[in-house]
Amino acid sequence: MLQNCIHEAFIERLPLYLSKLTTYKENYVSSTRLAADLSLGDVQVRKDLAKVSKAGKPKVGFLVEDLIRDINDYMGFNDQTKAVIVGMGKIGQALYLYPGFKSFNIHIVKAFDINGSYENPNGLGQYCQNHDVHVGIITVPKDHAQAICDVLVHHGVKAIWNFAPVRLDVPSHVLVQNENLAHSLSVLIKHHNDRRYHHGL
Amino acid sequence: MLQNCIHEAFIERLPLYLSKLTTYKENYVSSTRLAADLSLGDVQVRKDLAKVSKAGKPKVGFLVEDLIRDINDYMGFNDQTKAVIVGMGKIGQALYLYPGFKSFNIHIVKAFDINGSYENPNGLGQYCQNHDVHVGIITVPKDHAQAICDVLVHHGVKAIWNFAPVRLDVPSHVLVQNENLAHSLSVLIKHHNDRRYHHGL
DNA sequence: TAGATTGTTAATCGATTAACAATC
DNA sequence: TAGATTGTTAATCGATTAACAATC
Repeated sequence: MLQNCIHEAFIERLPLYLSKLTTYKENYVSSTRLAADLSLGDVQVRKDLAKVSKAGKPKVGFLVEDLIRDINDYMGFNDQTKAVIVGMGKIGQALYLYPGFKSFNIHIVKAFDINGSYENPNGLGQYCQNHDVHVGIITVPKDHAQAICDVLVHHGVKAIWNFAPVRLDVPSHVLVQNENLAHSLSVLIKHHNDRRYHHGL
Repeated sequence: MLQNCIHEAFIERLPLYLSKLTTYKENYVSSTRLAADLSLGDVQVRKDLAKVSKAGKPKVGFLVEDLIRDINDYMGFNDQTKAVIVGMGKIGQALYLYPGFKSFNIHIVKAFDINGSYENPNGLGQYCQNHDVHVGIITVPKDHAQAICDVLVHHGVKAIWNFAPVRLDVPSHVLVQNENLAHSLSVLIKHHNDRRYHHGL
């Protein structure tokens, strides 16, 4: 659920393409192949690729390295993105240690928490300002989320990835992506329940 | 990205309504109010509620407790859902300890890992079968994900929440919800990049 | 009653899919 | 050439929004 932003479905498939493309050893890949590997429609894949890259070659497909380069260009992953994370509970630690961000050139430059060996949150705003950090990850308990958010926004952060189960109040120039893991799982379970009923169990 | 399933957008808003509704102290709430609190359109909220609940009262709104009950009914959250989790790294631990599942009547009944004080994965299949567990959460390293998935599927698991960055191969009666945190953040950053460009920074 | 809120019908919008022509 | 794959146009589908009538 992304606040303050228009939802464009195809953008969410680009990281998917990117991840899959890096696994190919061949020089060329057809849209049919890529589609099958991702359980998507081949026309959809072709349309998506047409939006961000040059034409493929009939009978051959697309040059893998060109696609990777063009998707990275389009998404803006050539420039490194710096992010800070606040709240080093289990989720915070998991994200901080997660190696998967690297492939999108995302770097979590500093971790803040009142406990442990992390940076003290008192220095959060100053740090973001001094280091031109525009992305913040909020993994604090929900009662502290708005306060942390305010600090981030006040010191130049423009995009917030929020794991706290609260709706953050932000000015319209700030993007908030709410990540609610319980909601995600509950939706999966709903679909699962529907099938059980359907198949008469 | 949910495999083997039709995507119905409004279902993803129901947990959102549910979470918000439980925070109201008043007996009644208007769709306008609920919409505003969630940054949604009021007509959209009314349409969604009409699909799962009885009519509201003009000038008054909807009875909060009825809405909560009806959404829970519709989603199937009255019956407890049992789940197992496999792979107790940081993400696994975070999910295992996360209190937010309780409100959807989701219970992670057992945690498996080769290390630590968790259940040995050798017993995973047997456990699922004996305890009628139909939901599995995969948080193992990506090289082990398919093997774990196979065990789950072979022993009756019908819905899999997959945090490993691989596409799992499953029969068509099994639902797979792929959760790729790096992809989520990368999409947020793309939108953020678009705005920077737009505003000329 | 007047007014706030509801539910519904029609219009719009966007995304996906189907059909097909173009190309190497 | 024949055939695989491409790109595009038109049709379909579904979701959202706008307009408005109904209700307490």
